[in-house]
Amino acid sequence: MGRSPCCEKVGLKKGPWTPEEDQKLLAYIEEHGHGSWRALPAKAGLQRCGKSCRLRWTNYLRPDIKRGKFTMQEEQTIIQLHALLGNRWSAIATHLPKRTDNEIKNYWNTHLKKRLAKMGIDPVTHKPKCDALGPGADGQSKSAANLSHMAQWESARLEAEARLVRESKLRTTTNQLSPPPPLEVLHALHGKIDLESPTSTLNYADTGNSNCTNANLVPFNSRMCYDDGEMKFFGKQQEDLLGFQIERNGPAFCGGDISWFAAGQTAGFTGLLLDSSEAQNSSDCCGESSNVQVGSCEEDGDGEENRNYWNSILNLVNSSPPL
DNA sequence: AATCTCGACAACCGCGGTTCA
DNA sequence: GTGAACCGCGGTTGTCGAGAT
Repeated sequence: MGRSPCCEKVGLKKGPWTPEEDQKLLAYIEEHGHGSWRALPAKAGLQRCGKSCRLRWTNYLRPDIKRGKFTMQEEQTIIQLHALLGNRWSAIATHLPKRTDNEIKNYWNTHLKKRLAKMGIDPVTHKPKCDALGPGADGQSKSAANLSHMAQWESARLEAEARLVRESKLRTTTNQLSPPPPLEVLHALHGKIDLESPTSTLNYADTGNSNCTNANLVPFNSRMCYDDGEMKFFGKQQEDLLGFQIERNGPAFCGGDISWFAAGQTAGFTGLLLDSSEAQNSSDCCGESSNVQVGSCEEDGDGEENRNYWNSILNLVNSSPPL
């Protein structure tokens, strides 16, 4: 089935918007709302296609947009969420009030990605590039796989949350019922939803640890499992190693290995990014050696910093996006 | 002063998902 | 159930200004 073009291209203006065009678009939307974007340009007297108008509105003219330099807090949020979600800019944008996905994407591509690369950190995996080298890389690549696993799981969870919120809002408008908070909704639905990870055979634990202990990540015996707002680790060894529990108010979670986590492999990158002196240390330690222990780049098992880092990510993810 | 290079950001393009007749 | 229209998203390109040569 062929798709028709979004608009008739002939005679339509392209390129940068003029102040007059902005004014027309603003005035029209303020008075009538945008309605159908396709029909808007003609009604507003603009020689633009609807798509162009929508983009201009959502990325620039909308009154609830904050412009200007990103704060350190915002940078930190972006980096952390990107580590978790990848290039899902719209999902990231839901956690940065008043910032558009386009703006975040541009900022990532022009600033943060380069800064990571400069420090020897792969901006895709958020891991030191030296991970790919040498005999020590094996365990770290497994760790990367588990980070990816976690990220995918969290990603799926975020999508489910967003969907449930949307559905709840829909029900609210039709039934005049207050929607439950998204995480509570998820709790309520645990028994119904199979939230199996998209890439593994790990099962979502709805009643506790039992499923987690049956998980089948052969090379690793350390498991983490969220349940009733608490992250639990399976294996005394790992608990001893970590020496803390992650604070969390969220749905039960089970899956993923944590040895990478305990090693501090990803922890502290944000701090490095935000502190150039630390960045130097990082690139040094990831330079020539092929047997780098990534944990040594940071704080050699400083559980406190790991905890803070991951708590901040999990808190970000758990906070309800401003839908 | 002219030209070149690069960074920053706005805007466009094409694809996929959703909605609706 | 089907296909067209619509919308949102992510990747890419275009434009502009600042600094370097």
